[in-house]
Amino acid sequence: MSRIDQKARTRQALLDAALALMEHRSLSSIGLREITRAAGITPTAFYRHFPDVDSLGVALVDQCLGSLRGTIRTVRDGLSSSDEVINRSVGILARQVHADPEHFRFIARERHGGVTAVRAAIAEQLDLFAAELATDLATDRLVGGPSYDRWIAADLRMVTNLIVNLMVWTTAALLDRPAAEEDVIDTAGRQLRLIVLGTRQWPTGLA
Amino acid sequence: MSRIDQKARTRQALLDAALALMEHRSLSSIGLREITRAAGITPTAFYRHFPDVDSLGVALVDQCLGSLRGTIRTVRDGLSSSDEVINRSVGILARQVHADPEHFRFIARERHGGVTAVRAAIAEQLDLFAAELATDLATDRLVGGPSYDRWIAADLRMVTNLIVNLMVWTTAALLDRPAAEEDVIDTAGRQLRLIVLGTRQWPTGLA
DNA sequence: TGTACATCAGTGAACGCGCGTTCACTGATGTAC
DNA sequence: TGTACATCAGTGAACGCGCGTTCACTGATGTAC
Repeated sequence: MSRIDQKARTRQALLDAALALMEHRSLSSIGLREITRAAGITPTAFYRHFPDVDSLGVALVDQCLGSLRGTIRTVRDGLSSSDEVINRSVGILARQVHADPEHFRFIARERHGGVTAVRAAIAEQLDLFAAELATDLATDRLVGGPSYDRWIAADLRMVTNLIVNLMVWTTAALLDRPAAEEDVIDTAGRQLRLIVLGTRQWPTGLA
Repeated sequence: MSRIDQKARTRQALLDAALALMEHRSLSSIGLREITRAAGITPTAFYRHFPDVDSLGVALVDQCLGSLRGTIRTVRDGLSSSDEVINRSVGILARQVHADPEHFRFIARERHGGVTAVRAAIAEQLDLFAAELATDLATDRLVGGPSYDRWIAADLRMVTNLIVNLMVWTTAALLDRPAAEEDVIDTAGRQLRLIVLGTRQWPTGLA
């Protein structure tokens, strides 16, 4: 195996190990030696890949949310009618969370966590999510829903921001209370429907 | 000074010290010795007050959210018309966050953080917030707004849950991006208005 | 009120331990000719 | 193709340090008589 491939493999082992260690704890409480131990290399070798644990955290954000962004985009492209989008999207989120709990947990846990660089990286990626969703809504890519093509950009972003935040919070709830999964999905679905209802008479309608 | 008073004082010094240390880091990365050093007592004396740092965290939740609950209730009782409630409530939140950034930061940071007991305690308190807000809406205590007195309980809770969550992440945004404060407040206000608009035609209105 | 004893918040020394980082190194992979 | 040299991911010993926890203690506050 080439040296480049081997290095990439070890790097990935470090990322995977860190992610696994974060099931019950947050990034800032995990040690460099803990990670290398779990990855099966010596502590010293860590420095061949990252200058410190925080930097590994930033790399983790890019990897997690980068891949999730692709997944969700694919899923969204496969949906059609408005009803379907709203009723199924939360269920789809739940399925994705089940398929890849570690990535989702990492994002939910570190979003407002203690490591500044990680928080900034997550904010950036979530912003991209919201921007993409806004574009999709504006270009009517989600066939059958309310028409957003005449909305001003700021209002659209305000709505998609709210939706993205709702999804992140729902993710955290799904992971934290697996026994109440049905309830969480139901509530999130109704909250999403409420928001869509609100957009129907935006921006008028309030005294 | 009585022994009881002195003990209470030291306990409070520990809580304050921990809160201050959490400005840039999360609870699980803060050490017992760090806290006692900041509080001005020996590490050993910590055990006279808490069995470990996690327990101190739980006490911190009760103190922070207990007091905040009182504050917010007072503020809410002082409001009158619907317009005022919606337009001013986010501004009031911002003012409270300014007045007591440490408490708010603690809640936002540890809400989905690494310490299970702390997470559970925060969830419980936020649930109380949502329940109180639901009661207020149902009994029309917020004069002039849409009437919620005929709403079923589950729907009311769904709405107040969404609102509480919006407020928590608005808090996090205010603390994380102080330079964008005006923007954050404006966005949150519009999101809140959107939600209220949605309740106007709930539960009908979707194809 | 005064005295003798009990309580217990806070002390300070000591412990074993795992931490992050340094350093000179090894040996397989990659490259030049 | 074969040989001699360069690269560099990973090693292992060593370091000083702060950690959480234990223990026997001190001395001010509280209580009983």
